[in-house]
Amino acid sequence: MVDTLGSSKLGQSAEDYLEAVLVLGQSGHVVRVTDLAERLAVSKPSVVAALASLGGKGLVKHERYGGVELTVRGTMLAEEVYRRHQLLQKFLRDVLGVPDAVAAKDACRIEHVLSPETVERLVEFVREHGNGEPVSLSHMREHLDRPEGKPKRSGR
Amino acid sequence: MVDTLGSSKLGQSAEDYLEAVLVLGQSGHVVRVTDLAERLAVSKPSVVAALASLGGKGLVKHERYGGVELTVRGTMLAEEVYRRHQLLQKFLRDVLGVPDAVAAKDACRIEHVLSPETVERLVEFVREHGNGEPVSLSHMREHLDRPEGKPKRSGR
DNA sequence: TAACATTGTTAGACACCCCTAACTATACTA
DNA sequence: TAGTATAGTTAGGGGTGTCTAACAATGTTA
Repeated sequence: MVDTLGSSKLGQSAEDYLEAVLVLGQSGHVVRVTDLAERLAVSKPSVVAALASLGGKGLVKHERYGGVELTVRGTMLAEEVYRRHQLLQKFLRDVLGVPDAVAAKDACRIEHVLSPETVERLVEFVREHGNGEPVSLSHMREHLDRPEGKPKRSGR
Repeated sequence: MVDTLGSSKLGQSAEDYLEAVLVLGQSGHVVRVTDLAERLAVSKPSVVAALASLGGKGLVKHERYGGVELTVRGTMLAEEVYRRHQLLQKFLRDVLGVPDAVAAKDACRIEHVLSPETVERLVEFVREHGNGEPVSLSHMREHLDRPEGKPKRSGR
């Protein structure tokens, strides 16, 4: 097995790193360890370690004290993750009507575990319902009455 | 903070164990390590370790070579997870039209990371759309034509 | 009750992912 | 160019969660 696109299972966080490199790279600037650390809210040593691992898998290039770049394979993988993320976020935001910040956060955490079937369904669903009203407005109004649904976790 | 219901963050798998104890216990039988190991597709030592951890958190009682029981707090937590799981699975299955087996698997993996806001939205969405046709039938039919969308990962 | 089968536990490893402290390299600036 | 500031790295840990191998307790049955 030569290990093409999706075969090497990347573990939760590896995909996050890949996606982050992709997104940061889109700004045109060189992607640095510090940028990644900040974006992922992680220490720089963690970034270095992750990059070493991804480098070993042929997904990123990272020269010492230099910039970070995605390889071709890394780019493909990253874009796949990124698309999934966008899809999910759009779904949560536009279809379910989840607040944007929450949608972003949840998308981050769900994007790695969706099976292809569910992704497909989601694609269609967004295509069809993505521009309508999120849920029903009558229900929305109910929520305006009570400040918080059930603030279990303190974390925002 | 005295650590009421949702405050102690339980880590991905802890919730799975809790939920499994709840479900297995509903059959009326004593819940054994072996049952849990089988249900969660995990080794028995893993179960024992997990139970020790959960025991330390006051969520389960497990006497050596004996049965496993949920404490009151454990039960509350487990039921919360279970409800979330059911909701998610119903959503995936009935609203999105994801095949049942996939819905179950994805629900398992997503249920731990949903924020309360998203859960609420999902509840409403299922309440409103849960009995209609999943996605649109026209699209469904497209899929019947091509056997697989894109079999990236070998897994289901 | 002795022997075997089943069930549960302990011990020891490994993978993943994260952290802090301390050090090194590079960049900036006076 | 010396000195400082910034960026990056290495070393050393910790927590979680999983596994296999080996051992211990319990249960079953002849």
